[in-house]
Amino acid sequence: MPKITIKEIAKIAGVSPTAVSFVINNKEGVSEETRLKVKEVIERTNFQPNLNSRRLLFNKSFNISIVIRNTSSPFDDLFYLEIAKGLLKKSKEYGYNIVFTDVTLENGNVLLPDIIKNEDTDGIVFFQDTEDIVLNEINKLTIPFIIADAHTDSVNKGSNLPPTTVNADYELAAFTAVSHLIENGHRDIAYISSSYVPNFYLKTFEGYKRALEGAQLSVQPSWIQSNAINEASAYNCMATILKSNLKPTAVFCTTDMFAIGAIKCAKDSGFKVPDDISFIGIDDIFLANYISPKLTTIRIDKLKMGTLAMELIINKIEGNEANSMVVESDNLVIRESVKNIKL
Amino acid sequence: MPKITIKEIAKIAGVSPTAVSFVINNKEGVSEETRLKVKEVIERTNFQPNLNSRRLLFNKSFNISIVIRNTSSPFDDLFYLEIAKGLLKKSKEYGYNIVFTDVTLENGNVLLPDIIKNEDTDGIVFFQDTEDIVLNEINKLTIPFIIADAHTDSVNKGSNLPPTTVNADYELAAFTAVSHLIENGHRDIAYISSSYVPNFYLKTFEGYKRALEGAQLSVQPSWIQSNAINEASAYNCMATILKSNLKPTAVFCTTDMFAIGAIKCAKDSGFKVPDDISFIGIDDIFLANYISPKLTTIRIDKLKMGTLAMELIINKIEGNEANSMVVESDNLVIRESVKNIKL
DNA sequence: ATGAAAGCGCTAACAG
DNA sequence: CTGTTAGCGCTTTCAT
Repeated sequence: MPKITIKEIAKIAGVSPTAVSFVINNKEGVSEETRLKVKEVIERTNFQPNLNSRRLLFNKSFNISIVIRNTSSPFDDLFYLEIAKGLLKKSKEYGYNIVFTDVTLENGNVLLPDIIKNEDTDGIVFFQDTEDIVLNEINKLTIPFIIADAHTDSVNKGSNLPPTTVNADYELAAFTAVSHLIENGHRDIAYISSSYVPNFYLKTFEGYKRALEGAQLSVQPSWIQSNAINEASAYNCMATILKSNLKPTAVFCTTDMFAIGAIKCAKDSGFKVPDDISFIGIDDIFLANYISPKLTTIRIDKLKMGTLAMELIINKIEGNEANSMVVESDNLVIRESVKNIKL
Repeated sequence: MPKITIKEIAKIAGVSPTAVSFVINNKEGVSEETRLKVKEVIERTNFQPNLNSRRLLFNKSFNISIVIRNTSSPFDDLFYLEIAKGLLKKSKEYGYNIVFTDVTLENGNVLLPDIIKNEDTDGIVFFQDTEDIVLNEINKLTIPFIIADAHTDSVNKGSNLPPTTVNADYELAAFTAVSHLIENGHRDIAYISSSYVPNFYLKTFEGYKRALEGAQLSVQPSWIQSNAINEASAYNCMATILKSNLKPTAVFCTTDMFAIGAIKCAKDSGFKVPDDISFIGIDDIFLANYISPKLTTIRIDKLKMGTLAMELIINKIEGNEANSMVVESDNLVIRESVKNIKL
């Protein structure tokens, strides 16, 4: 079926292709009469201008890619899934397609996906911390990018321009979480986090420390576990904590998935949650509501991170200012996993 | 930064653009000498042919869209999320972008997204049952499509060609689930399903019936609930069942999410699961492993559905044969939500 | 206000 | 085997 073109519309309306183009793009330079005539034909023939020719002409793909580490695809990670949802929702307003892809590192070499190598994308949204070597590779290509949930401020320290980011304030989130434990009478509070992303570890640890210091609490070294990268490894972290002579009454986990793994371990070891040990997380992924006991956590507005990310990348693409943003990070969601032991 | 073109490569290599084009596309018609020379220049300059010009030339977008009802986006529905994952994984092999979009029905009118209206997609994968009016609208456009998890065989009965689909065999899944309950000594088995998608209801009910008949069991009318569309409504279905004078010892839910809602209701009403009432679902979404008790269910291989869907739509796009497929649907996953009451 | 013509980067038909 | 040329559908000068 031969798709109708602007030329044929012009012929039918008895005008030039230029006129039709002007009408489509609401430009000056055609008489009201012609405009109406052309509009009528477009309406009647159900004409849609061919996007591919505009792509070629403007050297623009109308694609925005989401680039994820292969370790944490939004399709495997509930946190990034929510961010993706926000981006997707917003993308429709701007007429861009969202394309999911990933970057891999193979013995020190950056493997970019075709869509980026071909510059078949107008902008890139990175999820999570992104290594400098990757960003350097991207910088060669002059494709605008932003980072959603970037933990590392050191990113791209070689360059003069720091990258634009949408972030949570994980120091504040950690502080809020631990403070809640303290308010509920806990004085022996363990910490499970990931040092895989150094700055995430640093930030959450700072918040943990600040809350402890404020209440003049001390900790056992074995309570500080930083080898969690997922549910299973968090389980192991918890097992180590439970081997301590002094056992904590509460555990602060820096993500909900860590908390889920740690709770599982505590239960498997015969502890009641929260009666014997309390747990608190960060993120408020939807799973938090389904486990038992329901997880008390700090809510990060992931949908908002997504919509903000979309706005930022659009600004960048269009050459406008795009300032880094931080979403609200002290929103405590009280459920069932923290026991008040003051009572 | 002016992107390098095929013309410039030609100039540098001292040949014609045609020669370069031939080399890029591995075509006959250039001497080995020229080929090597051109390859060297391409390598050295890091040249990537412009996809947009090919898009225009071939009238091909290299996009495949996933179209979902606005009621069940893969980003809200764990079942479709897995299918999307399979599609995405496979899409890289074929060099297509996957674009998520949706179709809405507004007082009887089909609202197609821009990407489809503009025919800016080479193929469409529909998720879940799709109304005839939608398919008719698509048929006008001559974009090839397939349906993943299509429940309705009546789809498009007006047309001479039935659409290509990837499906689960829900009758078999239901039969397998209910048979498992029967094997565990259950004789009073309730049913929670959705009549929102009529054929899904019909199929699962048939499987339920077949298993019951095989064991010569009878049911109370109030045990048959078909108004579930999500977790919350399944909760209500269960509440109705629990109002019966005769209470079932087991409940067969046609999706895991229904089971999750129903279990919640049973617990809230003071029943122990599975001690007082057993539950079984269909799907094996990842949540099934996180709730308590862990859900016994029938596993549908969603990832496989996704990869098959991708293969089918590619076949269709390339004009090859594409035959509907059914994935394995009798894979029982035994966890903790079914009690053996024979013992 | 209008239309002719050039050109975005590539491929394919054709001529040499 | 090689290069010239036309053209995919659109936008944008630039004459008229």
